[in-house]
Amino acid sequence: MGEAASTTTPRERYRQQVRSEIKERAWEQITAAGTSALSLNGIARLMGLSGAGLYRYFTSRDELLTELIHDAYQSLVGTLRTATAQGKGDLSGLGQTLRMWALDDPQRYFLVYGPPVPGYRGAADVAALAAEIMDILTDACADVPDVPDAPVITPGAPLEDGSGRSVGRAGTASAQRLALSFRTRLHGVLSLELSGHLAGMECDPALLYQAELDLLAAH
Amino acid sequence: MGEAASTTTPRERYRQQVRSEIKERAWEQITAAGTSALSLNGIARLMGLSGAGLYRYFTSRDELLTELIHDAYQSLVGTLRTATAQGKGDLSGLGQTLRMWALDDPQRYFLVYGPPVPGYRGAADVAALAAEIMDILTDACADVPDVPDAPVITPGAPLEDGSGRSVGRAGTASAQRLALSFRTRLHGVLSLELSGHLAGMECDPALLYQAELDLLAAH
DNA sequence: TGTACATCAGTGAACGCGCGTTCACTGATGTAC
DNA sequence: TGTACATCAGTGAACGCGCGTTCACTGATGTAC
Repeated sequence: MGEAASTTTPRERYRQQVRSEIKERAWEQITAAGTSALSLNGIARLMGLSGAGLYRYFTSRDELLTELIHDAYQSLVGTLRTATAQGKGDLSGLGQTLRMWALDDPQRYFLVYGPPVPGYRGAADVAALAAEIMDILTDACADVPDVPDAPVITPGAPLEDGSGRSVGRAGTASAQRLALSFRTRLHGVLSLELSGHLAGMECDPALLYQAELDLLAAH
Repeated sequence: MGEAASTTTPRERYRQQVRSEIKERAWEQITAAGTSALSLNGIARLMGLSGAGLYRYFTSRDELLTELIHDAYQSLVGTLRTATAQGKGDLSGLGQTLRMWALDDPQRYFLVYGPPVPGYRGAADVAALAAEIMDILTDACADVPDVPDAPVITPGAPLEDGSGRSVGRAGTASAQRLALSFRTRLHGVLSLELSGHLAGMECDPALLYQAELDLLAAH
């Protein structure tokens, strides 16, 4: 049993350590100059390795990028889950949490909600995480009265996440509708702010965001 | 007078012709694979020229890109102005016009409202065009009653566009406030749709967009 | 109308760069007896 | 405890590619007398 219990041999531990340092450097590159600046050779240089050495850890640049995107999604899901667990699971709390998370690393936000990364096609993996985010939001909208709205949402089949848990299609149609507006409206303010498109104007992005959020939270 | 009247010598006309073909090819590249795919050598290849030949027409890749961004802004301004002139200058009409324009060339939309292009710093030129767009929207919001809102907008100095016309800071505070929501909310739906982030969900982007637009148009 | 000259579009070769990726290898770390 | 072997991290050189950009040039188009 001693063997099965500690699956992590020293070598395996080292391996994971290097893998995560590679990812850290990768994030530095992305944060500094966007996704297109992600370069295996550049990372190797930063780490004092030869470029070829990285191929022990990632089979290709695409694999690394895919994993980064996956991590970005998981970070957001985790952050929203934590906020919910801390009693900030209402729309107002989630809205503020989302903004903090986005400002913390704008490029990471765009990796999740920005224009598609050229060449990258999302795994089913990521679709489940995206659906999970919507579920969290929909839960926060649970107390909205269920008045059948305009037919914006049409029912569809639920997804399954990695552990076989059913995901997506939670809550009433009205709750889903509100969650959707939550996402699009806040994304509108946030993405324009992060892109610098509100900078030229005489408006305070934080106040604008809060105003939109208040309106949503009032049902 | 015969000389001053026709400024366009045949050579000059040819020159403009080639310049605009270069831009056309550039748009093809951007449409197909995003801004990062823009390549002078690639354009030359498409046109059957040598790469060096393009330097007769643009001094650098950056100059070409700058001009494309400028053109994108001008296209949007022109489209909105035309809609206004055709009696579709209300919020509902402008909203639909905006969506058509965006769907017509998503990459062009992202050049205007997307994440900043790496390496590119916007000219003052473009700031004036951006302000002009806001003016058009604010005009469409002129009939909203002027109830001083939350202090989202703080007054600032107006800009000047190329011809010295004053631009920006039109309309009442309430009108500006509404125009701002128009921009952020519709951008929220539109950019998520264009990025494919609504594709996995069971919602119709067109209906969602229309629903948000209707809400705005109702003041 | 013809000749001499200037302008300018476009070429082809080259420079230096950085990229992703492969491959044969060295040397250290771990494992089995 | 020591020896023989397997595993695996990392190296260095190389491949082929495409990029932006420069430069000396050829040849056609336009201009001036």
